[in-house]
This record gives sequence, structure tokens and C-alpha cells, in this order.
Amino acid sequence: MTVHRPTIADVARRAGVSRATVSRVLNGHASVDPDLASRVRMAADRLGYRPNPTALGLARGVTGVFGVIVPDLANPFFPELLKAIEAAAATADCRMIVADSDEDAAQEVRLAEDLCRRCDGLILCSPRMSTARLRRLLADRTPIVLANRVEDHLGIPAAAIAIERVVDEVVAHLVELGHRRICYLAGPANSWSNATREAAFRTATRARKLRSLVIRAGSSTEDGYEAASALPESSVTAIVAFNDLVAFGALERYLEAGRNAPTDISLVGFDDIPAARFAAPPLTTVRFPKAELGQIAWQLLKERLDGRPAVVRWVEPTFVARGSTAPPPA
Amino acid sequence: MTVHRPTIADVARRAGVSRATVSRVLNGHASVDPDLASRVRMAADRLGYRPNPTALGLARGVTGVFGVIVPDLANPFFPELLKAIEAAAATADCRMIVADSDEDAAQEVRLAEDLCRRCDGLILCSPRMSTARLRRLLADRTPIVLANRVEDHLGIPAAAIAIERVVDEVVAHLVELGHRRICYLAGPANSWSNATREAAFRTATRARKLRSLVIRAGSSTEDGYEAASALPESSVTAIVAFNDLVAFGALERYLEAGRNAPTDISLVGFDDIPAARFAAPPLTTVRFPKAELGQIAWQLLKERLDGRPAVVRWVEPTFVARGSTAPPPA
DNA sequence: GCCTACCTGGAAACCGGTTTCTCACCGTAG
DNA sequence: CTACGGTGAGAAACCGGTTTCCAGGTAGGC
Repeated sequence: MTVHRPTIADVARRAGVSRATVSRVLNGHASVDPDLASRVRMAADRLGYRPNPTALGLARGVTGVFGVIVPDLANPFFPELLKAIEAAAATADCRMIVADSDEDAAQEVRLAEDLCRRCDGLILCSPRMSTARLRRLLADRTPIVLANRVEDHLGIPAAAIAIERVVDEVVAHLVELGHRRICYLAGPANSWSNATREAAFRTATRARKLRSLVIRAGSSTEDGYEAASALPESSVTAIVAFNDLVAFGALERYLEAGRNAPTDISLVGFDDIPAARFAAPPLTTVRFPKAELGQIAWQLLKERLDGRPAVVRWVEPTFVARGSTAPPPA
Repeated sequence: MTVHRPTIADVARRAGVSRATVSRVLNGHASVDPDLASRVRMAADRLGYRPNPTALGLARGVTGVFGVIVPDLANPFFPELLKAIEAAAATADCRMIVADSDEDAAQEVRLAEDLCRRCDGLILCSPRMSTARLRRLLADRTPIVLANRVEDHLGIPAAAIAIERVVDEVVAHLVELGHRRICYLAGPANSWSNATREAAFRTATRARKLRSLVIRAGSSTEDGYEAASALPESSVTAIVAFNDLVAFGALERYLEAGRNAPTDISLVGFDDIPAARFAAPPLTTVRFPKAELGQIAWQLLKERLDGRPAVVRWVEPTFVARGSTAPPPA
């Protein structure tokens, strides 16, 4: 406050020209007498002038800031996504507002409405809100991109993971090992990625004439622990968990019951978080190209800001077999 | 674009009053005829009027946005910190811009300079820039708070982890187990938290008449792997790593050499990332109260924005003994 | 030599709010 | 009945930029 940051008026005064001319010189618009131009540039330099981003935003109607909403920053999937998005956006000198909805759809809507007003665009990561809510948001005309969710009839650009093939691969892997009773520990109810994983799981098991056993869990280690409470006493020999954290939660429950993986139970997760590699046993999982996903999400937003049409782009995950899967106990 | 968002002028027109009156009513300033006031409120309601945040920012000189810079979003420490900061800031309806400096001090300075202009304040998490750079930033008068770094003579508010006692506890734990040759795998050179951990390590070892062996590593798993390359062939029996990731990297190197923890080498990390608990062996480490740290950082920023004086606040870490430490091989 | 076309750069309007200034009108006191 | 203080609300200035509009000067063509 006490230090007065130089404004365009200060530069204009010092260069002996109008503010309009300063603006033109600094933006390279129209043609300005080279002499004047260099005087303006010198003045701006001497004063250390940098245009005020807020004023710029108001005048141009573009802020250079976009928003990202995630359901849970503590879930390792999202920081990795964010890192890729931020890195891509930085090349276009765009800043990223991050908001955490805490897995709460209502909160997510509130955040989205707020960010729509203050940002040039929005990336919704694994949004939990309903399709109807999403449609209402779109009415705002703020460019929106989905990451890790696809809405077929809304015409929203989306970056998503093609899951069917790899889920079939997971089930095939378990069946080949000899498993017949496989349980899916489902993720959050309103999560698109859970819906697709669950559907793919049902398809893959049904195709092999197996029962599609599903227990609702959630997205955290605690959720996995809770959901698996009755499993150690059941006839289930293999678990496919919504993500690696849920798989670890289930594992904890088994360890508590004096069972271990993969001898008593085979475990598969999704994400390949860093912990998966170092766990005991190392977790068999599905790796997502998160960096690619984030980069694509930014790309899609940029295209949208440039007025290009909405498209859906898919990335391919890969199956990673590690030590947590083995033949079922005899 | 095509849909015209209602402005204060639209509300004024509809209510048959001036823009000034609308502003006064909506902000509860001065006294307004109750009749007029309700007409204004109705009009605003009917139009679904929400003030433009950019214009608000320009007029009030306060944007309701603050910035956070972290060295690496992929390091699990920072997302947890961010989550706490964001949650605390959300209660004050403040939005958070997140930028990743990629461990690059120069980039960090550039980001900080940019964010200083567009934000009400700045939280620098584990900043890598020099004290001189930091001092120059302060000249901008934008409120700045440090998280996980303390600068004694700059009068910057800071939230930091008091490390000396717990490092002594770590070394005591290892010495009690019988270790005499303990190696510290150091973190990034310009990291304050590394400097304090390294200093505390030297103090604790010297106090017990042990050599203070230090090898420079870094902050990632890869750094730990690289730095530990010669260790399996050395006489070192215990490693204190800059953080859990570095510890895992070192472990990987030992496994590759056909050694294992804790039989051949004892390992201690810092952070207690989620993976630490599930690793094989479960990692002995130091847990930081990250949620508290983040909340304090926000608190300090808020105090600064309110013009209150700068203070340094410390949080206490706790030692977590797990399976990766044991007596040295006979 | 004069008219027109173009170029340059300043004045002013604009983006969408807030806040100061000012004036009209009210009731009250002298 | 008049002077005065207080209050409520509109006009206008302001935040710091961009952009449109227009006037003045110069150059080129006839």
C-alpha cells in the first residue's frame, strides 16, 4: 500500500504521451512513431512497470486464470493430474485455482459456480455432481472440460481413461490364476470412473460365467477397510478394488484377521500410486497415464477457449502385475 | 458471451435506482429506505445477479485470491499441506492459486513475482530461493507467509516444524539398537528443512561421539536410489533419509544388491506418507502434523492481511517406530 | 496548388464495480 | 417563519487498464 506500484498513467506521464499510446506500444498494436515507442519503453523500464492483472482482466474480459476442482487432494491421483495440468498451463502463462470439494457434490456445485465467474475456464476432475447439475453449469457459457468423466449428450470436452479392455485383462489374469469368486470393492456412488469400472467388471465376469460380486466401499483406505470387514470369513479369493488405497484398506483388514496376500487373498487396485510399488506385497494394479491425461485436459480447455469444438479424448491404461496376485489357496 | 450476465446497471435499471444505491444495499453500507432496499433485492434476485469478481477486485483492491507455491506437487507432503490450507481458506471464502516451481529457485521467483500482482497474499511452501531473493520479494509489500522455512531477520511470518528434538530421538533410537555408523541422505541443497535436519543430525551424532556421515541425495525416490548406490558395499548399518521417498529409493538400491531391511540396513524417513505404513517393511519415520501446519499457514496469512504483526509458529512432529529399523547385523 | 487518403496519437468511453461529493428534502429548534 | 443539522440517494470520480472515435498533419495524386 505504502509503496505505489507504477500504473500506466505514471508511464504515460514520464514518457510525455497519453495512456492510450502506452497501451498501444506495450501491446504492439497499431503503429507508433519509433521515437515515441522507445521513449515509452524506456519509461516503463525505468519505472519497472507491469500491468495490473486485475485491471487487465476487467478490460480484456480474460483473466489468464482457470479453475480446477478435485474431489480430494489427499488422493494421490489428483496431485499428479494437477501437476501435469499446471505444467501445461504454465507454458501458456495461465494460472490455476485449485479447489477441493471433499467428495461433496453440493459443495462441488458451489465451487464451480464461483470459479465460473472468476476464471476463463474450468476443469472438473472426476466430478461427483449429477448430469442435470452439470448441464445447468454449462448454461453459464464458461468453457468447461471434464477430466475422468464422460457425458455423452452434453457436448462437453472430456479427457478420460478407456477402462473396459484393461478391466477385462485384470479379470482374465485372476481367472487364469484359478480364481472363481472375485469381489469388486466399489468406489464412490456418484463417481463416473467407478461406474465404468464396475460395469466393465460385471461384463468381464459375466462373460466368464462368474457371479459379479460387488460391495460398496469408497475411495479411501478407511473405506476399503470398512467394506472388507466380512470378507476374510467369506469364500472370496480375489478382490478388485476401486483404487489402490481401497485395496490397501482391504489388505489391512485381512492382516488383522491373520490372513495375508497373496496366499489367502489376491488383490488388485487401480492407479498405481507410488506406494503400490513399495507395499508388501507389491500391489498388482492398473497404471493410468496421469501426466498425459492432465496435459490433454489442458489442451482441451485451451481449444475450447479458442472456440474450437468439443471433443472427447481417451487415454489407455496398462495392467501391472505384481506380487499381490497369485493362485487361490487350495 | 452470447448470454449477457446481469451487471449492477441492470439491477439498478430494473429497481429504478442508481448503481450506487444497488451497491449500498447489497453491501449493507449506509442506510437505505427499506422500500428501495427491498426493491433492489428483488431485482437482484430476479436477475440472478452476482457481482463480477474481477471488477470487485479492481474497485476494492482485494481479490479474494491468494497464491501458494510448492517445489513439487508430486511430493505427497505438499498436497496434504495444500488440502489443509485450502480448507481453512474456504471458510473465509478465499480461493487458492497453486503453482509448482519444479524445485527450480529461478522459476519460483518468477512465479512469486507474478502471483504477488494478482493475489492478496502468498504462501511459500518450502521455498528454495535465497534469502536475498526473499527479501527482494518482501519489498513488494504483498503479504507473504512461509511454510516449512524460517528466516530469522526478515520478519516474515512462518509456520514451521520443530525438528531438533525428534531428530535426536531418531538417532537415539538407532544408537540404542546398536548402530554406530549412521548415514544421513541429504535433501535438496537449498531446502531449509534439509538444512535443519542435517544440522540436527550432526548435533545428535556428535553428541554421541559418532561420525556424521552425510551423502547428498535430493527429494525423490530416484534421488535416494542414486545417492545410495555405493552404500550396500559400505560399513553403514543405518540410514536416515531426508524423506520417505528417498528412504524408499535407498531401499530399492539395497534390494537390488540382494540386501534387505531391517536385517542388513535400518532405514528411517521423514513425512510418514501413506505408503510408509504399507511398505515392506513398514517404514520407521517421523510424522508431521501437516493439517495443522497448513491451517497455521493460512491463519498467519489472514493475520497479515488484517495488518497484524508477523510471528513464527512451530508445530511438533512425532517419531513413529515401525519395522524398517532393527539391530545391525552381527 | 489543391483535394483526398492515410497515418498518428490524444480524448473519451468502456469494462463493472465502489466511494466520495453534492444536493434536495426532512424535521426540529430558535 | 426561517435557519440549521441530518439523512437518503443520485451524479460523478475512481480503480487501471483497452479500444473506439476523431482531429490534425503529412504525403501523394491530379
